[in-house]
Amino acid sequence: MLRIQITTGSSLPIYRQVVDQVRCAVATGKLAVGDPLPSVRALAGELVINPNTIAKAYSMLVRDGVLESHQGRGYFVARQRDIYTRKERLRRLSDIIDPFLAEAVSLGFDESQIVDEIQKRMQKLSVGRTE
Amino acid sequence: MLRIQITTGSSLPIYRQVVDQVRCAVATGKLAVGDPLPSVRALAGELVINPNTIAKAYSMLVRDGVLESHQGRGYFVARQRDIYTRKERLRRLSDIIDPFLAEAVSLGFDESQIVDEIQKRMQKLSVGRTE
Amino acid sequence: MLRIQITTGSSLPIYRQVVDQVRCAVATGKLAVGDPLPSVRALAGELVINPNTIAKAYSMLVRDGVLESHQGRGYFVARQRDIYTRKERLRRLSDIIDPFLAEAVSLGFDESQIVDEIQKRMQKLSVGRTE
Amino acid sequence: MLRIQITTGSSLPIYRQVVDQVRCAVATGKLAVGDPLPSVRALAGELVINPNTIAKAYSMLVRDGVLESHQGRGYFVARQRDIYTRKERLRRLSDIIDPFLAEAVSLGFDESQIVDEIQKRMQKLSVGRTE
DNA sequence: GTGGTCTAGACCACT
DNA sequence: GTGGTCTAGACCACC
Repeated sequence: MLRIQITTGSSLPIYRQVVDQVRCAVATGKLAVGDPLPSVRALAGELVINPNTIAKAYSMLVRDGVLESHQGRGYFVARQRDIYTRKERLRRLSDIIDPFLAEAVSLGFDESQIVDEIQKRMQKLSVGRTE
Repeated sequence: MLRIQITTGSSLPIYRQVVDQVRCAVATGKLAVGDPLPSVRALAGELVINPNTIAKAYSMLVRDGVLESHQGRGYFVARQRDIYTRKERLRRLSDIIDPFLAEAVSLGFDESQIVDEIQKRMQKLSVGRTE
Repeated sequence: MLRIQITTGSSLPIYRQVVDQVRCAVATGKLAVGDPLPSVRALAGELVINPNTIAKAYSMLVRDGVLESHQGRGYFVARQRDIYTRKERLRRLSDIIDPFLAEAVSLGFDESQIVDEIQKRMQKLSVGRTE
Repeated sequence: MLRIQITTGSSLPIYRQVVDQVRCAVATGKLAVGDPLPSVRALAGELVINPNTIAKAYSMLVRDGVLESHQGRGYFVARQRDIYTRKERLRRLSDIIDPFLAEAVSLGFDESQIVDEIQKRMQKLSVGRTE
C-alpha cells in the first residue's frame, strides 16, 4: 500500500502534495495498474487532515485518468492511456520549466548545479521503485 | 527598454510572469546594472492591467535585490549581490524543485528527458547575453 | 493571541507598524515558533483598516522568513533561520542607521544619550521574553 | 563651505539626505551660527540634481529654525533655539528608536552589536568637527 | 472559514 | 511625471 507523506510546513497545498505523490508513484511504477489506494478516511486519519482534502485529490486524479473509483470498494490505479500527444506534453513541460528556471537562475544557480540537484531528487523519487 | 509579455488566463499569476521575465532579463544580461525599467503606469497601460499588479511585481524584485526603486524617478536594475545564505538558496531551490519534478514526471518524462529539456532552455536563455 | 496596536496619522505607514510589532514579538519570544497570527480579516476588522494592508504586512514578514502562510489555515510563526548573508545584514543595518542617527543628532542628542536610550528600550523589549 | 554628499543609490530621498546632513553639521558644530550655505543653484549643479530639490530641503530647514534665508544673499545658519522641550525631544527620539530597533533586532543583531555600529557611525560624523 | 490575486481609484511624497 | 500607501470590493483556491 502506498505511503503518502505530507509536510504541513510546505507552502505547497496538501491536496497537491497528495496528487503529485500518487502521480509520481504511478509514473515510476511504485503503483501498478489495478493497485488499490488507501481509503479516503484511512488516509485522512493517518495524515490528520480533513477527508475532503483527500477526496478532492483523488477525484482530480480520476478526472485525469490516473485513478478509477469503484463504488463501495475504493480507488484503484487505472489502466494508463496517453491522454496527451507528444507535442502537448512537451508544451506542458516547457510551461513549467520556464518559471522554474527563472527562479533557480535568479537564486544564483547555474545549469550544472540545477541539473545536479534535479538528479539528486530524482534518485530519491526512484528509491523503492517496483518495475 | 525591456519588452514584457503576459498571457492572462494562465495559471501563473500575472505578477509572477512579470517577475520571472525581469529576473531572466537581468540574469542573462539583457538588462544591465543601472538600466531603467518601464514605469509602473506605462507598463500597466501597455499590458492593459492594473498598475498595482506591476507595482507588486517590482517590489518583490526589490526585496530580492534584483531592482532598486527611486522615489519619483523609477525602478532600476540593482548591482547584483548575494543577499541569501547558501543554505537559504538551497532551501528555496528544493522548494521549487519538488513540485516541478512531480509535475514533469507525471507528464511521463524521465530524468534524462527533463535534463535535456532544461539544458535546451538554458541555452536559449544565454543567447543574446551581453556581458 | 498577539495584540497589535496602530496609530493612524503617524508618519510610519500602518503596514510598517504591523511589521515592526510582529517582528518584535517574535524576536522577544512573545510569539513562539508555530504560533498562529490573527487572521488577515480579523485583524483588519479589529484595527478598522483594510485587509489588504494587513496582507501586505504579513507577506513582507513571510519574505523575510519571520512568518509562514498556509492556504486556508492562516499565518504562523516560522522556524527562525538565517536567510541573509552577513554582508547583506550589515548593509541593511547601515541603511537604517544613517537616517536614524541624522534625525537623533538633529534633535540635539549626543552619542551617549542615544546609546543610553537604545539600551533602555532593549531592556524593555526583553522583559516578558519566554525562551 | 559645507560639503554635501548624496548617494543616488540610496532609498532615502535626496532632499532628506540634504536636510539630514545640514542638521548634523549644525548639531555637531561643523557649521556655526551665521555660516553661509551653498547657493541653491550651485549645490544643485554640483550634485547634478533638480534645484527644486535643494530649495525644498532648505525651506524645510528654515521652517524648522535651523536656517535663515536673506533675500538676494542666500541661506545662513540661524541662531539656535530650543524649539522642543526635553520631554518632547525624548518622545520624538523614542518614536524613531522603536522602528529602528525592531528592524535591527529582526536582522539578528543584539544590543552590543547595534551599539557598536552606532558608535562607529557617530565617529565618522564627528570627523571634521570644529567645536 | 482561511489566504491569494486583481481591479479601480484616491491621495501623498519625490524629482 | 515618478513611486508609495491605502481603501473598497470582487473572485478564486484551499481547508
